[in-house]
Amino acid sequence: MEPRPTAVRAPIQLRIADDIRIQIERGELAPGSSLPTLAEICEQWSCSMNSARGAINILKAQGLITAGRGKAPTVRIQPRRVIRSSERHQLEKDLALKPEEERARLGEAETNMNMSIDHQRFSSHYSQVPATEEFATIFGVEPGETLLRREWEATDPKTHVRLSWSVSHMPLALVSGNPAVLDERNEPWPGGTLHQLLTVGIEIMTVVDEVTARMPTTVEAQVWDLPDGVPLIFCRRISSDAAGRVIEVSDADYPADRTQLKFVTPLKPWPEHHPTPMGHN
Amino acid sequence: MEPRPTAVRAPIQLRIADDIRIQIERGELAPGSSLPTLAEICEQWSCSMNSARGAINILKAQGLITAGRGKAPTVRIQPRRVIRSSERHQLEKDLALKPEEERARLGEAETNMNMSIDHQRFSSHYSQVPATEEFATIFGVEPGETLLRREWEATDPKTHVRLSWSVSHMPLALVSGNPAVLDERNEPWPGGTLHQLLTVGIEIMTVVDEVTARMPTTVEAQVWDLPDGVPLIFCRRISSDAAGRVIEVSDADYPADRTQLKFVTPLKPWPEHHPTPMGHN
DNA sequence: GAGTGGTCTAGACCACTGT
DNA sequence: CAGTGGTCTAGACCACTCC
Repeated sequence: MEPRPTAVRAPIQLRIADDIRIQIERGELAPGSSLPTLAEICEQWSCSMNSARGAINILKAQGLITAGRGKAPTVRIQPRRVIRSSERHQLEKDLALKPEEERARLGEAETNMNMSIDHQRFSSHYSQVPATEEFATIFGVEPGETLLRREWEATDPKTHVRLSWSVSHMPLALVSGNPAVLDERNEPWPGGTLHQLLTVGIEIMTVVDEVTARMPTTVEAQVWDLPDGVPLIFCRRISSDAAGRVIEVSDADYPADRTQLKFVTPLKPWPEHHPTPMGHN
Repeated sequence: MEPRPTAVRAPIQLRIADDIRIQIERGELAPGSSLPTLAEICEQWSCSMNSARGAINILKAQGLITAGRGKAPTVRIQPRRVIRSSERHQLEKDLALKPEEERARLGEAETNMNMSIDHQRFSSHYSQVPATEEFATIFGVEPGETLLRREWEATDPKTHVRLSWSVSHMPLALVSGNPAVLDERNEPWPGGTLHQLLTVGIEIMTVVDEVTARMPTTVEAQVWDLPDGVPLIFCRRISSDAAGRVIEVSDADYPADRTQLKFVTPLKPWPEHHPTPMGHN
């Protein structure tokens, strides 16, 4: 209805959001600094308050800014990403052979490598559940067969914010030979699993990690204290023995803004006298 | 000090969004089926149009529904996730020793395993760029040293939608012994890298994948044709030789709703006579 | 053409942040 | 206290889908 710059046909929200995003990417708006207030945006782009809000919402959904009541939105400061390496799988296996006191010491310390034990509250919950279709297929058992379900969570004692979370399933029949496995008071951290399997004569030989990501639900965003626009990384770890039999399936969530998953793949060397196409080497 | 705002005082948008989300999770709203129209939401929850819109926007941001003009929003149908396995690293290394015609056949076929070559247009772009601080640190060279930058993209010929994308960096000095490496017309797909390295006497022995996720920007959402609420998975692959020298750094993006990354970790066996804590086995 | 969601405006009240 | 963003309402126009 009013003077149209006739520049483009893109919605005004998108134009504003893109303009600001470019300023952020160029460093003209440094992380931590404040964005223009809604009133200023209204004036600069000559639009209504709600359109300015729309632009802010787009940037929030892209994870670029944080906004709260009473103060101007700020360019998000990206937290350091904690590295979780697949080398941990081998470390945990090695640890399983160690005497109990060493397992307790290293195991707990390793559970969350970048935070002191004092600053997290650890809880676990064991239960027995019937196998869903999905798990039955993975384990190669009948649907409905009893699985041992073990859930672990670490939270910040002060803020009650979730720091780590995982749930593990394994066929109960595999571990029923050692009743201690069923008691969550024995080695109540995920790292103790391989030792407990050792007690029933099971050795994990292959670990497969399946990784993907999705947006959190409202409740997930709450318990993890996730800002807008931060995905959850979902990782399913499938452990098998030498015969290829699936022993354990472990599901874990990781907040993408604080997590980097690292996977190390050693390659087999080429045969000693391999072809050297151009005469090199 | 109540970390849960509970439903009592929660904004209407959130209450509506949660109610609908629960219906989706319970299966009362099947994937593909239509949600109530905005007018119906207004009436059922006795709120205004814009509040109903707000609820719809929340569900879109969580990736649960898709909405478009002219028809009611529908529960999102999750596409099948294409599996990209780390076993591919070894396959590519093996392939590098094969004769040229076999490389061409298998290499291209492998580039995108789940789609015929006829249904994707492949393009590559090679250039030489100075090393940023970040890359200089990774490669252990001086900032500003010349890197060979190679970018690959596959798009759908019909829709122009991006199907895959990656960019690779390596110190130019490492490969300058073979000028053919600099020509994008030679083996113009990522899988050919290890063969080209073979021609200059370099053998990759370790691959490290670093994985995280983030929300796409507006343009990224466009080129990938990403619906709202779908994260991008970001994967950096660092390839090193036997001496631990970093040879290549490859960055790739994957749409999280269509991608599952798979990493296989073989474990070293326990020593033959390991302790058997409880006398088993 | 009727119905729908996408965008936009104008204006109101509330919760929270600063001074 | 003033300023700010979060939420909400009422109403308008437009683009698109379906009949």
